[in-house]
Formats: sequence, structure tokens, C-alpha cells
Amino acid sequence: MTIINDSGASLTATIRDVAAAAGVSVSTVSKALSDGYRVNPETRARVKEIAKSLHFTPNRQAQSLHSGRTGTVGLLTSDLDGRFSIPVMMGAEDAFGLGEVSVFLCDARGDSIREQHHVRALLSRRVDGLIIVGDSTNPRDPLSLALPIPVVYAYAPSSSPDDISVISDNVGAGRQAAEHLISSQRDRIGYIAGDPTFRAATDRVAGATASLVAQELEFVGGSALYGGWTEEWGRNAVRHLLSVDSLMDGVLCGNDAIARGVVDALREDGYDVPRAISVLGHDNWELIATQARPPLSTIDMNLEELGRNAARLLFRAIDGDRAIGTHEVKTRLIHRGSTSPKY
Amino acid sequence: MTIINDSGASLTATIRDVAAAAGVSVSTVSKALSDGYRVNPETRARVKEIAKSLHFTPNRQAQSLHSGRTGTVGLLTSDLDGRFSIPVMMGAEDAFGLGEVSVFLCDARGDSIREQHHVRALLSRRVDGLIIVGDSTNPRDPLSLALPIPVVYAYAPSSSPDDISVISDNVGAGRQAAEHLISSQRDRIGYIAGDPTFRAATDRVAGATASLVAQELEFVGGSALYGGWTEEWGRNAVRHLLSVDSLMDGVLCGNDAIARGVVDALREDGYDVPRAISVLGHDNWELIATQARPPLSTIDMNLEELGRNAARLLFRAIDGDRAIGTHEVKTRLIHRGSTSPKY
DNA sequence: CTGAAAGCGCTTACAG
DNA sequence: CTGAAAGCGCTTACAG
Repeated sequence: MTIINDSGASLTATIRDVAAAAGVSVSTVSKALSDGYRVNPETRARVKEIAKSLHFTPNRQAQSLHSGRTGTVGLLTSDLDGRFSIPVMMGAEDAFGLGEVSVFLCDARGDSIREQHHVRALLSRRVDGLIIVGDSTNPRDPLSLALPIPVVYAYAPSSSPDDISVISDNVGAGRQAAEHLISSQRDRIGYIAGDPTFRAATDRVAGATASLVAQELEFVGGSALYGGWTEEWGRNAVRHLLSVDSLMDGVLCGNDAIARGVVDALREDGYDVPRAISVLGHDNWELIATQARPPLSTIDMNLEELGRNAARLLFRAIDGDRAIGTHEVKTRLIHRGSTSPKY
Repeated sequence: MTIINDSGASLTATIRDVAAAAGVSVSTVSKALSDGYRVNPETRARVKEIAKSLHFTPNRQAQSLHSGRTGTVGLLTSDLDGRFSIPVMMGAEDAFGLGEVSVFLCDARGDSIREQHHVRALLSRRVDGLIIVGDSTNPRDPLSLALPIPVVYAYAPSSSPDDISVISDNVGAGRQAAEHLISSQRDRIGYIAGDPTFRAATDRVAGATASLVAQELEFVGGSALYGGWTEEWGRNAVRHLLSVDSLMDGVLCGNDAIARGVVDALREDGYDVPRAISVLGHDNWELIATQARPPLSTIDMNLEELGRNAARLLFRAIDGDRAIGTHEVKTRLIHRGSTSPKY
């Protein structure tokens, strides 16, 4: 948008305005502003001076016509209101923003038609690459269009091994969780898992199971209890587990909502958390975890780091180095009040 | 990024490739693809056919050199992880996405240096306009740079009356909350407010106070109790209020976290929510509100609508119609289990 | 060291 | 109806 003022000059100056004001040619202005070109130091100084006084900002759209790169990237999410995609996006935005690239945000709202539509729009803007961030850890179908630019799948991996994906190490997270309880001398551990249709739920259970087995332990009741991701499920399930083993001393939970339900039920039933029974969640949802009584120990997925990695992998791919395969980011134990040594 | 295949043809076709393949001039292709130009129907059909087979997508960057508009807009947020900015952004993205405009996302992280940096980057990309999404309802200083493009402030209004701002009607929200309790035959109402340095806290109290006064009522203890936005504050404050008036029959809370603390404390102390004491929150944070026992009635700020309005106002401004001033969006009562008629 | 020219991918009067 | 030309804002060999 160009606004013309009284004197007829454009409010957003072009390189020609600068050239005219400096009394040199357009090409000289271009070189003077670019560094790395041989230009008389005085000329350069004067041009820069004038460019600044005119608030000249080179038009990146025009520049990109030459470089072939636009310095833009598309971030395509399937659920903007998702608790998982936001931190991933923050990380990516952060990694890109430091360089010179700007990110286009598109929300497909879980609709593949909408997704295609957005991809086309992004292509017409000649983005240099694409990050597809998913809303669950379940693998997803790769984009159906053949794209002339690199794509990185974040959080939800592509189901194709030839694509570039970055995910959380949920199996490792499960292991990390179990090891934390085991190292706190807990040996009667129950597992209250989330919705079994979610890969995150089963992966976490798998990791935890492996750790128990390594210690020749097994879960209270023989195996993990699957349900939903809610507090209510946590409350109900923990009471059931206690009816199976009244001496249970540790509970692993599929996420923090479940864990919160568990600590609420235990407190109401007169159990001492964390001394008698330690409780560990997943996801580190601050809103829930910090306000619980006691505040929840939990496993953080390092989602911002995941987003940063996705950005880095995309950079590499844009530079021709496609690191195909699924890259995992390590999780991190957050120690709060719901876990402690037994004695 | 252009990938060259075996035959030497560019993978991302240009208008010249189409022209060559169709045996017509570049200008004819341009017109054929644009509709609204007089072109032989057969030529047009053939050109479209070929364009499609070549996967031709016009380069919007190049197009914008002529139109003066890029069809892009900047969304500058001060806290991407904020619970408030996300829905606002969703609304804006939604309103823009339906048209032909793409949105650049920038997260300033509450840092005004970073903000300036992002604004400059956006300017160099020649965005047609800017939406500044705040992280609280407190008015903020307008952008210091003089911009050649329109700006809309969302959620946090600009402190300048000459700017365009869209906010939630928090005074109205407070009124709506109080009227809901009053119409449920509650007449001994306490108010547990949030952090008094937040405009949202004081606005909501102001609205509720006005409604009570209109009924010749006053809050338990004479006035609202300010504290923090936490569950713990809610638990402590409600017990204090009960010590002041053991017959209190309604509690208005500054947000849902406070309300959740309140219902927890009441349940633990043996009060019947909602019959004996009704409790109402603000913000409609699903994660907290739906999981509370009972689920929380609350006031929703319609943030997506706020975002959509911001987008519409920006559209208008880009078209030359700057609706300056502060536009309010109405809030909405969400009725769940924590409020009910008294008898 | 500086500038005229060609060109990036497209559009739009203007001739024919 | 079609195409050659000029131009949008910039960059980059190429002469001078």
C-alpha cells in the first residue's frame, strides 16, 4: 500500500527515490546498501544516510525475484488451540526469527481439504519450506501433493520413512517416569494410562513397562489400565488400583490431568502424597500441575526444543541436506511435590 | 527454490513456460488466466489446461509488484503461549484465511525491542496491515514507529484514542456474572477478584458492583477481595468470606482458577455447590472448568469473535475506512453445574 | 568507482 | 482477439 502525500512523494520510499535524492544511479544505491561491493566509502556513507532519512526498507518481495528464495516458511498446524502445537510453533518461530526468515501461519483445523488449500496458497507465495505440526503423536499421512520444497513433520511424524519428522521420545519418557519412581524405592507401582487410541498413551506405557521388567517388577494388577485423559478417570482408576493392592506406593499417570485426579482422590481418601504414594504425570501443563495439591512432578516433552529442531532440519533441507527419518527429542523430568523417596 | 529435472525444465513453472507450451505470448497467458479479459474462449481453455498440467501457480510476490498489495498481514503477539492470544489469533487467521490473505506470525515475547524488530521485518515484506495482540486487557502504548499501513490492536487496546482497538467487554462481563447470580435468587454474594494490577480484574468487579448496587445489595464484607489468579487464593478467600457471613449463597470469581479453588474448598468443607452456594468463574478455560466438581459455570470472552472482528476492522482500514476507537465484543454466559436457582 | 542494461515473474495499457 | 512494450522494485554481470 502506497500513500501519496502532499508533495506527491511515496510514503514508502523505493530505491529510485534514494538514488534521486543521493544523485547517483539505482545500481549504485543497491551496491552501497549491500556491503561486499566496491563502492566509494563516501558515496556509501551518503547513500546509507539518505536511505535512513527516507525510511527506505528494501522490498523483500522484489529482492526474492532474484535470489530465488523468499526467506519465508509455512507453519501448517492442524489445531491452533491445541496444547501441544503452540509450544512447538513457539520454538520454530524462535529459531526462524533469529535468522531472517518470516513464518506464515495456517490453521487447517484438522481438515485435509483445508490443508491442501493452505499448501497451495503457501506455494503461490513461494515459501522456501514447510513445517507441518500435528495435534497428536500418531503418525499421519504425508502431504499428497508433490512439492518443490522441503517439508518437515513435527510432533506427529509422517508415516513415510522418506520424510523428515521430529517427535517426542515418548517411549523414553515412559522409561524416565518409571525409573524416577523405582529410584525412589517404589516397588508397588500402578499405571493409569490415557486413551489407548493415542500412540502417546501406548508408547509411554511401553517405556515404563520395559523399566519395570528390567527390575523384575510388574504393574499393580498386572498391566497398565487404559481409560481417558481426564481427571475423573484418574480418580476412579486410582481407587480401583488401591482395591487391588492396598499397599501400592507409586502411580504413573498418562498425563497431568489424570495425575491431578489421582492426587485429589488420594488426598480426599486420606493418603499421604508423596510419602505413602508418589504420583507422576506427563506433559507438564503448568496450569494443572502447579495448582495441584501437592504440585505435580511430571515429564516435560521439551516441545519448544522440538520446534527449534524442526526449524533447523528445515533449514538444512532448504540448503540441500535432507536428514530423512524420524528424529526424537528427549524428555525432561520436572520434580515437584508429588514424588519423593519412600523413607 | 527451483529444482531442475532431467529435461532441464524448472519444476516450478513460470508464466513463460506456459506461454511456450501453449504457443502464445506471455501476455495472452496472463489474460487467459485472469478472467475478465477478452480472450478467445478456445485459447483460454487451452491455456488453462496447459497451466494446470504444468502445475503452474502464479508467483504472488511478482504479482504484488503491480497491485501494490501483497495480500499478507502481520500478526504480532506478545506471548504466544498465552491463553488469551491463541483464540484471538485463531479468529483472525480464520477471517483472513477465508479471503485470499496469508498471515505472518511474530512473537515478540513481551520485549519491545523484539517487537520493533519484527515490525521492521514485516514492513520489508510489505504487509498490507498489522494486528497487535496483547497479553492482558491493560491498555498498551501504541507502536512508536510511524507506519505506512493500518494497525489494529486486539485484546489489549492502544492507549491512544486515534488507534483502532478491539477488546472484550469486561465491565459487561462482570455485570452479566452478577445478574446471573441475582436472577438465581442469590442475595448474599461474595466477590473473589484476581490481581488488582490487571484491568480485567477491576473491570469485572466494577460491572458486578454496578449490578448489585442497582438491586441495593452489596458484597459480603462490603467489597470485592482482591488477590491473585490462583486456585489457592480462591480456597483461602472463600473460607474467609464464610467466616464473615456463614449464610453466603453466591460467589463471583475473577477467573476460573479462582472458582475452581472455591468449589474445591466448599466441597471439602461440606457445602453443597450449587444449591447452597453458587459459584461463577470467568474465562471459560475448558481444561479447568469442565474438570471441576461440579463443572464451572463461567463467562466466555468470545475471543475468537474478537479476533475475527480485528481482522474485519483491519480489512476496512486497508480499504481506507479507519474505524478508530475501541470496539467491544460482548461476553457469553456458559451454564454448567456450579450455579443453579436457590430453591 | 559508477552507471546503463538486462532480467527476475508478472500485469496492463497500447497497437495492430 | 493477440502480442510487443513498458514497468513494478530490485540485483548483478558488464562496460566504461
